[in-house]
Amino acid sequence: MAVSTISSRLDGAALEAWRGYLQSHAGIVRELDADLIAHHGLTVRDYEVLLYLAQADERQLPMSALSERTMLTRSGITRLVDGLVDQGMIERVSCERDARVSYARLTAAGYGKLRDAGRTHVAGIERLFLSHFTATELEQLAQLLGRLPGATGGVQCTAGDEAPTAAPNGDCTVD
Amino acid sequence: MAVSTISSRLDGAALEAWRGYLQSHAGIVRELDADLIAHHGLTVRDYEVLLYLAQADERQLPMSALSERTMLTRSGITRLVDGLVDQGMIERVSCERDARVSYARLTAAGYGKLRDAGRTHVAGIERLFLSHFTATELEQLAQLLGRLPGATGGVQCTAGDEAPTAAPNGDCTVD
DNA sequence: GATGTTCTGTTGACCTGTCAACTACAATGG
DNA sequence: CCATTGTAGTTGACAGGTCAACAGAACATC
Repeated sequence: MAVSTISSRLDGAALEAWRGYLQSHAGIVRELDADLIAHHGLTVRDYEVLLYLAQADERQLPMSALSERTMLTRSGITRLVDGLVDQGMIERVSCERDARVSYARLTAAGYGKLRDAGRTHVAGIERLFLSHFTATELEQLAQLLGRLPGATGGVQCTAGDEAPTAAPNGDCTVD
Repeated sequence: MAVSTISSRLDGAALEAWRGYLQSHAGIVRELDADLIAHHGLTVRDYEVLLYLAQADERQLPMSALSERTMLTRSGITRLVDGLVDQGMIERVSCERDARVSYARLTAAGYGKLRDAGRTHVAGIERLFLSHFTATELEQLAQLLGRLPGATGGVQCTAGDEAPTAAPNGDCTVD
């Protein structure tokens, strides 16, 4: 059993690398999520959305911008934002110049929540990821992983991305 | 904006590493999934389950074993297996020695499908992941990622794992 | 302008997975 | 031998997301 026949290189170190990549990701993300939910009642997705808003001008973004950044569909974002509006972290604001768009704007409460949650989140990243490496190793990792599709200005951008500055997942706290 | 204040090390290379890790994973998994669905009508999860069965003795495993390996809940596995049974790739077999357990067993059709899909899948991994690195770099990656929680005999094993040999995600083809 | 096309956001129907409750069986201990 | 406790699997209700279809607004072009 296993891995030969077809795959030229999917053996030994290659297999280990791929396995490590998949498994570690599953474990880490799962735990980060559990942490955030337990301590702040937020999903990692919620957190991500709040963070994008916090980083945006006037702390607001059109729904479609959120949809691009999070890689959710527009309907997905509609529903996610619905939830955050119900919790009082976001409010909807209609756009004056284009009646089609409606902004999601971070409320003061949402901003506070985000800051609190940020501590937990960053501590989790530190504990589950960063703490396992030296500074040099982190540089190596950054260099290697940066080559992969999706990283650093990736492949999947379907529509006009207007935010080259964005931190589609990695940037982790506000202020 | 960004990252300071709280996080000691979440800057520069650390941030890049973390970002690259998250984003590349999202992109690669998404594309692998799309490939597999388009060419074979299988989810990556489906594929994973079929593969575990193919690697097991008699090509069968108790539901709970599948649940542990896939990191799905037992009910999740019940439903996933339901689907594969409907498609004729798996059959349910009750255990003689313990009437509580029911095995999921790979059918001949399922095994064939798995082999076909394996080609697509491995080609995808090669294209999206392996091809970006040299052999040496893959060794480095394996070494680094192997330290993370979840990789190589991880943290999350709730109950008695009986399969130290298992390839909880990485092993990618049969035979 | 009237018209056709494109874009934004929402909704309905559905899929996938979780959680909690339940059934059925096994194991343990008095 | 029976009572308790634990384990395997399924089910109902729901959360979270997708897809397809839509309405309303903006743009393009004649």
